[in-house]
Amino acid sequence: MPALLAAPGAAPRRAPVSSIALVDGNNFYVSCERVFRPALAGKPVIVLSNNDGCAISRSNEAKALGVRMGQPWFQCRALQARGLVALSANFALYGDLSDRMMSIAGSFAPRQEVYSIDECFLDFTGVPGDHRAIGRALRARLQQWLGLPSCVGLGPTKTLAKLANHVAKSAERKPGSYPAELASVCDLGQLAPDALDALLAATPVAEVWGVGRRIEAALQAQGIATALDLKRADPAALRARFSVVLEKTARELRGLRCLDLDDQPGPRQQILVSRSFGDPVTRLDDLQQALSRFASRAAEKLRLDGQLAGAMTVFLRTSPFRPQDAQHSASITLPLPGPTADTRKLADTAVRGIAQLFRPGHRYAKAGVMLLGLEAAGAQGAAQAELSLELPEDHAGHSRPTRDAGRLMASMDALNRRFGAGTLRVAAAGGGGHPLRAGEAAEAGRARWGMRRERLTPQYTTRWGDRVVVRG
DNA sequence: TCTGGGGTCCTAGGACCC
DNA sequence: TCTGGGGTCCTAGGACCC
Repeated sequence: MPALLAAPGAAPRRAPVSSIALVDGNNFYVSCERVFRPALAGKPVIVLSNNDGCAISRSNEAKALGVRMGQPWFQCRALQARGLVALSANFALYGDLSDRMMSIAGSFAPRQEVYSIDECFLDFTGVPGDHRAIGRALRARLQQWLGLPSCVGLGPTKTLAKLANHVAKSAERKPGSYPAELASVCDLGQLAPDALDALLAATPVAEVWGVGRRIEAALQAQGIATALDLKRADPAALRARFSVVLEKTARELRGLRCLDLDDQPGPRQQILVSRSFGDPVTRLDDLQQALSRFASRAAEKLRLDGQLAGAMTVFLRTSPFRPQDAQHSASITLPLPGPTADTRKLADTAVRGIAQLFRPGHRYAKAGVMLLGLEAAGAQGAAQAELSLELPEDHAGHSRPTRDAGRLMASMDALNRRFGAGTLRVAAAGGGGHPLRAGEAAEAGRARWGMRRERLTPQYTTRWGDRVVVRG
């Protein structure tokens, strides 16, 4: 590869063109676990998805052992003999560390878009100084203040910043993949044009943000194999053959800004709560308990956002990984009785919906609820929101619109925050009904439809009893 | 035995209207 | 003989992301 950095003095020094940064935590969930368990440093560690289903975060050492992203745990379990440590996902911990990370990163730039739990874009447009140096300082602070490793990619567009981050990570983890001076913090805006193209030519098109498996295959079939090929492809042809999304991606690779930084995200458009079951579920009453809980959780999120839902989709499916089982996958969308955030109405709708979908004789693996038609509770004034929380009919058959319903929901949220999710819940939401049978789930102390989480670490930063105690 | 969860955006196609 | 056309809205499904 040719010399990548423009020779000093080769061009008049001007304001750097690169002005967008992507900050990304390295192996984020594993790194969060290591903050509180330093003994895990240098060891192959993975974090498992809900249900201890598959690997969703891997330390570099685990990657070196051959654990793939998304690989089922039962397929890599044998690697424990070679030192692999697997932990159940602890999202309360990751969410809290994420908040701290975003707060620190946001202090480095006038505009920030929090893109995911471990990533944010920063807009350095108009910020004087060497943006790469700022990136290094930010990276050092995340390491020092939080103990979290990260990489920073810089470029004139979001797509190039993402690519720069990929380069920074690869160069750091796999020496030789890219020039060493691009490791950890990489600014594509400081490369000479031909050097940038050489780097793009060395990058498979699948690494470009927005190019997934399907599109990669289709691009390959047309001879577009590298990021450089995509950059040089005809935008109009890309739009015709694929979509406006890919056209924008190609233009962004050319340095043309098509994607804005979204530092003021609008309200959510949907709320999804779904789970795979620890064991296959065959009974309607189990499904109804589960769906009632999912709807309750969705209602909490809804209220947290200050929103009301207009409709609910309920779905369930058997396991596609068990072709020997009878397969059934179905969904139904039900209107809600007016925009509402009332747990009881949502739970009731979910329970009715699942009853319509349920077919005896199937081993259900997963189910969920989705809330749609979301609107701000304040859109028509607080009074409307209160009304939408009206109590169900009383014994005399009268509907009783009242402020009490709103207070009830608020109290429920407060109690569940304080004493743990599910402490207070509606009657159909599990716990009642038939007794648990003796069996795996019962022994594990969970409902038959409950999750497996056998390797959970403490909620060090969000639960008082789990805090770290330092002995003097 | 054992395969996650939560989002967004775009497009195609149908319903409906004038 | 000859059976419109364009716009909007909604939904389902597919692609992507982390």
